[in-house]
Amino acid sequence: MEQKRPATIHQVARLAGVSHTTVSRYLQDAESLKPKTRIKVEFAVKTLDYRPNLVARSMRTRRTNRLAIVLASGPHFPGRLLAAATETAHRAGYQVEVVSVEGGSRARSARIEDLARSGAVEGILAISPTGLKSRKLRQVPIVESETYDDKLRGLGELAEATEVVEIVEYLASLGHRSFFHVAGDQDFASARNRKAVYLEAIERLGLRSIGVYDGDWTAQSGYDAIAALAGDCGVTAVVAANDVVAMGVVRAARERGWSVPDDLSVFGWDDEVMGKFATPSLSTVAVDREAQGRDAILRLLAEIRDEPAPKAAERGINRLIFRESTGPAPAV
Amino acid sequence: MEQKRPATIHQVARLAGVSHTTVSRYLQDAESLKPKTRIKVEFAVKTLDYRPNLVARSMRTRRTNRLAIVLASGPHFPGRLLAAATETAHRAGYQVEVVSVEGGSRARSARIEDLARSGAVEGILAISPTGLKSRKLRQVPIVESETYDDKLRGLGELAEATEVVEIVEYLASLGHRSFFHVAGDQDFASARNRKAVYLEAIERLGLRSIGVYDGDWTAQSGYDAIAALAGDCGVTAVVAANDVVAMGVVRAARERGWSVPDDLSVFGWDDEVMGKFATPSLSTVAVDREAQGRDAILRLLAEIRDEPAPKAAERGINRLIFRESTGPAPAV
DNA sequence: CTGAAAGCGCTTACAG
DNA sequence: CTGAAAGCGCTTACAG
Repeated sequence: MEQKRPATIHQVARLAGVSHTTVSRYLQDAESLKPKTRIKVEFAVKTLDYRPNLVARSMRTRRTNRLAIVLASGPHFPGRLLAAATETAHRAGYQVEVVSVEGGSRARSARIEDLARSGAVEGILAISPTGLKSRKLRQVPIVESETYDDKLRGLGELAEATEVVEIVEYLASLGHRSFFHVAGDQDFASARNRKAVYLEAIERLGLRSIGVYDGDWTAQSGYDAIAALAGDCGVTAVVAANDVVAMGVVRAARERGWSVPDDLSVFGWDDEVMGKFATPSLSTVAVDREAQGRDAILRLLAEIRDEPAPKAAERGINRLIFRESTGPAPAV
Repeated sequence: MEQKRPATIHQVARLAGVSHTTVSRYLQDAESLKPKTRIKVEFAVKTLDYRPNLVARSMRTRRTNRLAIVLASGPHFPGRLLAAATETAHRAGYQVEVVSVEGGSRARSARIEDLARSGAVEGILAISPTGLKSRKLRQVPIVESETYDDKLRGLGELAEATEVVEIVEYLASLGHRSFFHVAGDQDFASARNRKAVYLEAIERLGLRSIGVYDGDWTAQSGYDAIAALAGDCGVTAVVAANDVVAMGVVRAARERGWSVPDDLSVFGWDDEVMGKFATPSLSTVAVDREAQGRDAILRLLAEIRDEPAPKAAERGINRLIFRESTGPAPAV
């Protein structure tokens, strides 16, 4: 491939018959030039199709206009969140480097340390669990979406607590008394929180949980959880970690001859589009992943600018959707 | 947030009592130093927790070790492909910048032109359609995954042609004679190709297509396509653009009282996990998105290194999976 | 094996 | 309003 070297600011300056300082000034604020000069520079820039070398600019300004989003590599690529995060960043004038790291939380935090010192990014958002300790003395701000939950917990307010309680209460109001929970990967604060709140709600409402299956966010784990259940366990309602898991739960139930929702009610999480069109359509929690991605980036930007943390999106971005997979408890 | 300035190579040099040239040398090839010197530098690097400033290094070497992946912003974030692409890039020592661009293909190509000249990346992969013209005189190599199909077409070999033909033939072998296609967004070469091959196959095999619905890859478009069908159209087999669309197709069919697959067979594309666990489970094409992402990056790397294009993954990474959503045509 | 010097392409005080 | 100079933090010939 034939590769042309991009024009430099000096070449533009020469063609325009001015100093490169003036060209740089033109780039920053064209209005500050005398009209005649501006036109000459304008012409030279157009002619040479000049675009400033961003690496050189970064070097000089110590600003890269670049953020990194670090996540675990693997099949769980959080597309919607990432899309919103990158878009929010772009809108604020930042490019986003998506860094997927193989290995566990250790590998991720090591990578983050490197990134922080590389001078290549102005801030880092970690959306998979990391084991980072101190947030002091960092070269650049680091926001961890997963510790968000933990922080809220520290404040005595569990993230997503409301929704889990609402789910259990809703199912109880339909007459259900015997519950089962298929949990997500317990490395994730969100999975741990949902499980904890599920157990608390069951206890507080005087209901019965016949157990918790520690799954991994996959449909197969939902399927396996139900397949492993004793035939006479008496469960009538399942709270699944997410819609994909719920899909596995529903499938396994049907294969055991349990009708959903007549024999078993199933609640999902995420409002996946396929769950909406499935039969039965899945009751679920509509999670505003876009808002999550946006909020995370906004928090990061605030730290970068040394501004107070923006208030997170109003409570209630997560809303319950009741569909065909849940119904009245079967008559005993 | 307290921010510490990272140590520079000069500070390391001073602490070690050597020139910064020597420190740089240590970074490139520690073995080239005299053991005594090496130890001194090693100590200083550790003490100051020094990591070279990547921006400065890039500036000097004119290498950024960075690729950009440009795609349309929106809900269709191709997670699996991106995950594999970024991983392949990382393995080759490249960071990946994911650039989602709002607007159409015009906006995307403008963004790509900018990126190419910015000096910030060594290569660009476009995975959404762009309107780029000449590939000559580019500053950096650009690979467009969507023109891949077009190129193949140019070679007289249509991408994914085999699979579409196989689907139609399979359905015909089950006795189906009246077909319907819900196409994907026609901006995508893959959607255009599938549609074209569908029509060709129908024609060649002497079958009947009662029409093509130009959808947009969404479940809703699949739903609408079926809902709009005349009750006596006689269709017994639907080829859907992908599994999400197929899910909408199945749902709408059921709501019209058409049993799937007894009255209507539905074929999807993508082997989405939820489609596997749905009832009926979806017949589909298992697409190796990981291989696609990997191959695209490998092609880009080859161009960067001025090597011959690697041969794409063997044919047959796309394989048909027959599940419950397809069955024998209903008796007339 | 090591150091002094030049330079990558910009921006930003500082003069004029 | 414009230009000459310094410098961002590195790497790489070139000497020694």
